[in-house]
Amino acid sequence: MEDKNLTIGDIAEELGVSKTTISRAISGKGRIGEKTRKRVLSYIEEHNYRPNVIARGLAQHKTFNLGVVLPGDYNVVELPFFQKCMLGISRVASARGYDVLLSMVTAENTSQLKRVVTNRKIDGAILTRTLANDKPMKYLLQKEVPFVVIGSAADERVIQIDNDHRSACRELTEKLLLSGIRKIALIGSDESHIVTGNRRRGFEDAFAGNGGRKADRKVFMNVVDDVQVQGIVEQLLADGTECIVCMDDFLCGCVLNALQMRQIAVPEQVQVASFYDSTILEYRNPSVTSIRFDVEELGQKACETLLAMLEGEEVERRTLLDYEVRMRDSTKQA
Amino acid sequence: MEDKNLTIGDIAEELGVSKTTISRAISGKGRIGEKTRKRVLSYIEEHNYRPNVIARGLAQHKTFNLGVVLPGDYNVVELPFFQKCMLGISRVASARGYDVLLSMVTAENTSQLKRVVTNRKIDGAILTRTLANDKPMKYLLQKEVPFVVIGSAADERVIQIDNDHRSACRELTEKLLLSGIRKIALIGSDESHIVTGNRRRGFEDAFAGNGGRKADRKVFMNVVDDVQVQGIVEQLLADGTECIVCMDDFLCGCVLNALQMRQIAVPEQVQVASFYDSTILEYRNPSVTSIRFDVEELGQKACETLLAMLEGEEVERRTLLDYEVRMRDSTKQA
DNA sequence: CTGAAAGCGCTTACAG
DNA sequence: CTGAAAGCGCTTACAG
Repeated sequence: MEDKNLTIGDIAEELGVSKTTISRAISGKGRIGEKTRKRVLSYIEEHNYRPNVIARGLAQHKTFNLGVVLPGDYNVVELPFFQKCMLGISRVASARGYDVLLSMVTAENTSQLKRVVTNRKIDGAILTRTLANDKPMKYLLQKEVPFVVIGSAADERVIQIDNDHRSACRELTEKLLLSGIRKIALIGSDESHIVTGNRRRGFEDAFAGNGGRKADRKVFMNVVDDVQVQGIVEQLLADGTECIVCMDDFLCGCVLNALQMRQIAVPEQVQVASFYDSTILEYRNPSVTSIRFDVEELGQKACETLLAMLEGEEVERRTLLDYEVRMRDSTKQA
Repeated sequence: MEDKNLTIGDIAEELGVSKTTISRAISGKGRIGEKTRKRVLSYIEEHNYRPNVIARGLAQHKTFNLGVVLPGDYNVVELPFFQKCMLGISRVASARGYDVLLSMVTAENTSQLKRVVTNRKIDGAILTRTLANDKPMKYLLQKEVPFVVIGSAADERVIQIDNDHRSACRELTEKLLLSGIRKIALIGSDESHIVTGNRRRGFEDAFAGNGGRKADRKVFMNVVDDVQVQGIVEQLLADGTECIVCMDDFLCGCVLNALQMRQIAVPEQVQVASFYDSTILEYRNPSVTSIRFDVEELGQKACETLLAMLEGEEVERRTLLDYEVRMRDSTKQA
């Protein structure tokens, strides 16, 4: 139907005006008569003309691409997080005329990100996870590529979009303490993830209040596999621990399995809670008390913030999104 | 350190040759003296020059971007599949100088894909899932965008990369029959997914041989949620079914839960197998008999095939990759 | 073997 | 309000 490769030049010729005029009609920049503008626009509409974004990009030194860097080595439990992030990001990106270029990086290999920036194929980037000593982050900082991170970072210069993990974990822990629990344990994962520190701090915060004074707490950090969890659970049971709080849902899954194998009833014999709420635990029986974050919103907000930066606006260094504590069947209600 | 925006023109001037020469030295196309070539190349090396891919693309009518379309509405269980696909794809893409542009589409909304193609931002596309009446597929076909699908499609014109699900399912089913099972059931999911049909056919194939003659089989299709599974399991248990085969791991998870709730021992009282092998079942106890596919290889192969097409090579309409049947603890060995 | 020139499809001072 | 011209950074016939 429509001419496959209509250009600004074709239209100019057809309408007997200059390419400049066509360009202005499209972009809306520069003075142009209302009549000519309408004429151009309706011609464009009718002939289904679409400007060549690549050419425009070349002229404007822009690509209209956003780089999203995804860890290539994440585990199954984290997957839904990245999926939802991506959904949020790609929605606002495409609504604003941008596309998403993917780079998968691992701790050792950040070459995909480097390609994309040295080839100047992106205008900015979004990091969907940050480690304590994050290579992609350093790289982008050094190359002066505008970027935001989803999560938190120590560096003052980086723009961060995160949920308020610390408050969330404090609030959940407080609720548990208020329900009368006096012997509680926290099992945490990799301390090189910034979020781990925040969650831990939130947990500790809860004991600063009155409720916590009398509570006995144990903390296990850098627990990464099923085997370790088995050992810890064993120990905690022997110890008469009333509630096991897990920093993430992978650990929580391990704990639940360990309890199940030992025929320990949840929440009757021991209560369980998680500092995250992935769909992976959704169908668990009993349902587990945890904290819910709107991850898609996180992605959206990150993308909006990046776009604002690209347009030269000032943005907050740190925006904290909300959360929701969900008491479920794995803990006893007060 | 290096000049941020070195161009081909700068180098030409610096070296006292023409831009043409620089271009030829880089691309390797066209006759050029060995000496000048070396001279140019070493200058480039030394000054860390990187050609502007966008500009090159404009001149060559290429983008060096591949569009990968991901369903925006997949469920948790399928996630690892897409993750591994992406890994395979993005590895070969970046090794060959291409980047990956992501489009998330749903059954109703394919606008992200459309943007990317009408904006001419990709040279070709990879579909990571196909439905029976696939919109993105039709669209790409109509727009004459080169593409490959991961999975199968009825249309003769589409290039497909898939595992040999049919053989795999036949082989697994045969093994089960050979172990002496005589009352077997298949629980299947959405028939609008092409792969579902292939798996079912493989299952049926197994009964064509001698082993199957005497076996009693039941098939349940279009089972999509936990509740349905509960009912079916109930019925199958009453019926004395010896083995329940699930078409995918979501269903398998549901079946295992249903059995667990009823305190039915696997494999002692009823055996269970799955036609897929996601990491989601990895930590299940007992481990479940299933079929393993190398999904990352699938992604790689798809990307290689697409790149071959873009270079004008002839490619196979259908390439089937291998599989591996894994007998585990959820079935009794013969 | 090498170069001048036109072209890819847009944008944007500058001039009128 | 409108246009001619130069430019974005490359490639590629064409000529020599």
